[in-house]
Amino acid sequence: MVTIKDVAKHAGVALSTASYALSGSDKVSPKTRELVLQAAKELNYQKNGFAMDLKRKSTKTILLILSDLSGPYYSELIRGTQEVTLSNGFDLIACSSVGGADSTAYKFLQERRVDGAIVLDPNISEHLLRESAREGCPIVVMDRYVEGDFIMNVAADNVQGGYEATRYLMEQGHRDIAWIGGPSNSLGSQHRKEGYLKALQEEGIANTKWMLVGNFTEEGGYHSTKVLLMQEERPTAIFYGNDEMAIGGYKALREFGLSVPEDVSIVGFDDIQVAEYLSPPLTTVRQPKYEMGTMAAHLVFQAMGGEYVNKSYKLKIELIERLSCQPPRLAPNRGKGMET
Amino acid sequence: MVTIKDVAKHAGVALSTASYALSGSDKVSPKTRELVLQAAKELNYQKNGFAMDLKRKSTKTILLILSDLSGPYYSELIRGTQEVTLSNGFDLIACSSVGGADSTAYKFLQERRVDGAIVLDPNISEHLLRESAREGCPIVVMDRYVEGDFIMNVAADNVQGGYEATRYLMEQGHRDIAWIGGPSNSLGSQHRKEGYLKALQEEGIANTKWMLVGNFTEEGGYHSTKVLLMQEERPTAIFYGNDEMAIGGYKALREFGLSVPEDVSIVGFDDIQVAEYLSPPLTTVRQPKYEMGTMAAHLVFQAMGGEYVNKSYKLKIELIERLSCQPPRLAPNRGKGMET
DNA sequence: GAAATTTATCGAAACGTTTCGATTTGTTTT
DNA sequence: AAAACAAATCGAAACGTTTCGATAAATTTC
Repeated sequence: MVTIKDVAKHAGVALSTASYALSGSDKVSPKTRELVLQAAKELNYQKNGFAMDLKRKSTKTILLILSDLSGPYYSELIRGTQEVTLSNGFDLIACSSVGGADSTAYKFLQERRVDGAIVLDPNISEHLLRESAREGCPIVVMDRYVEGDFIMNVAADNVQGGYEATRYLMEQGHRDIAWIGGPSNSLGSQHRKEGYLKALQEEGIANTKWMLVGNFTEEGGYHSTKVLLMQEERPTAIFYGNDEMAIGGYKALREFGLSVPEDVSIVGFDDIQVAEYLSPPLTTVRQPKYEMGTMAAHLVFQAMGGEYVNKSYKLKIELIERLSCQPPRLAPNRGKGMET
Repeated sequence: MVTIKDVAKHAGVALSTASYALSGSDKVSPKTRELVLQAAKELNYQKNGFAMDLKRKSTKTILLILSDLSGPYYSELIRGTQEVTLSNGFDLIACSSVGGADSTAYKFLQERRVDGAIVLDPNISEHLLRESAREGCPIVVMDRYVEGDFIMNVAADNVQGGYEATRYLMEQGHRDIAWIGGPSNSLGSQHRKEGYLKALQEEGIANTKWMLVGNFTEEGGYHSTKVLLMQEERPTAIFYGNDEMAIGGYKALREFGLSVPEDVSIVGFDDIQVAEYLSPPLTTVRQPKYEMGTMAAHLVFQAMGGEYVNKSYKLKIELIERLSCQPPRLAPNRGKGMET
């Protein structure tokens, strides 16, 4: 392995001079710089980043931790963080928590390999977050709430989202609105449900019949919907904790011979890419993902720069009207139990 | 910042002993180990990963470079690489090339910050790849072909894919089959086109009228399709270089009052998530993305271990039949120019 | 043309680890 | 109880950089 020492020797200068030359300092004369660069090229010298970081005590990279590197959900968010990160002259790397909750994240957070982090991943323990956040490595946590020094929170206003979606259905005349939520470790899902309940309450509706949990996956939505439809009475609308579950819902409804939105109106949450292409196109609640991403990144840099920032930010959410809802039939659509 | 030195002092042992204790060596007695661990906890000691890597000369992480961290395309692929990487006890991080072709990728490859890399990104220059690949950092390049020491290639058999898709259309009776390809820097797209041409040639069809390029985006597909439809004669089928362009194609066709598959049959490429939900569901060519991911990762580890591996691998591809194709009408469907 | 000043180069220390070989301590063998 | 051995601890050197302060060389000033 060729080091800067070799380069220096080959160029016939001192190690320190070689270092100056390679990092483009103006302390070195043009002609020796040339000499060194030439030597570096000839030896195919590659700088060792660690040694550099070790001296410099900063890495100029920030880490994005996602629960699943691959989900369709994250696209916009990543784009947002990326743009801000780059424009600050930093690099962005991403990792996920698959395979042992804290593993990779642990390595990068705890071993001080990054200068900041953005975490959208319920699997990362609060303990790790609190231990790792410090001056020189602020952390922004998304879609959950973690208190601690150098820890900030960014989330969509899920309560509002849940509330608006439910109100929207109620304004169309629905009163029997089911909720199929996400896993219980998702604060986002809990908040959406809160909004949902709040809207119902305002109208004096006390629904306890139609509240189920799924797991944010298509299968989960499918099964929960089936369970729902097997009951004696059926809702005229279903509000899903996310779009993927709504997709599963579509499937289940079709199997029961019910059509959307004639028999049942549907609202999802997230506005993933597919939502627009379903038939009927899915009415859903769009989170400002891009904005959340840029916001998170900005916060990291502000905190890094020692600026005072609030601990917690909530971003507004928007209802996307498509074709999966319509007013309910006048006579409530009562099921008669299992039909298949 | 508290270092191992502080821990050692606090525990009343030598620095080296502290190091042994912290890394769980059995050279140290249980009771001093306890002592050291205790001290570390009290001081909230966090190990410095760089210093460690610098000594150890390995990072135990491999890098995945994607052109766009966010595309829906990558999900399965990432999952594949991730599984293999983790099961080898390594960590996987991802970065993209957005914002200055080589920046982040450059930093990690060139500065020896990883022990291996998997690259699916046409923006990364061959030069960088060849310079960075070395013993101790093998690189697998996907969907293109790069020659060099410690560089291996994995790709789907795009020629085969293009060929089969085209044959499929021909077997249904189509003879006027258009091609709307991806950007010219995509080797994959080129190969698909090759397969397409080969299939046509076998039947003695010499199409030059209906070959356009898009840019792998929905808009690109939309515009190219419009251009296609404005021509005097119209194809009875269109083969798109990827699914996203096919989606744009659906839109354009609808605007022209043409329906899929009655008026025009459509085949896409990639089988992204949406494909299944379009109406009609899109017939497309599925790349074995998961397999490509695991393959790539395995290759990295084999090369790392000094095993001999082939330089290049091609994986078979599969046609997914859905409802966007049917035999053409008997009288070829001749357009009369622009109709709207 | 010598003194003062600037510019270019150098040597050495530091960054925080790991790890080798040497030393000390504790245990067993005779 | 001394000799032989094993186990535990220690000191110091490395890893490849950056950077400070010191020296040497080149330039300016009087």
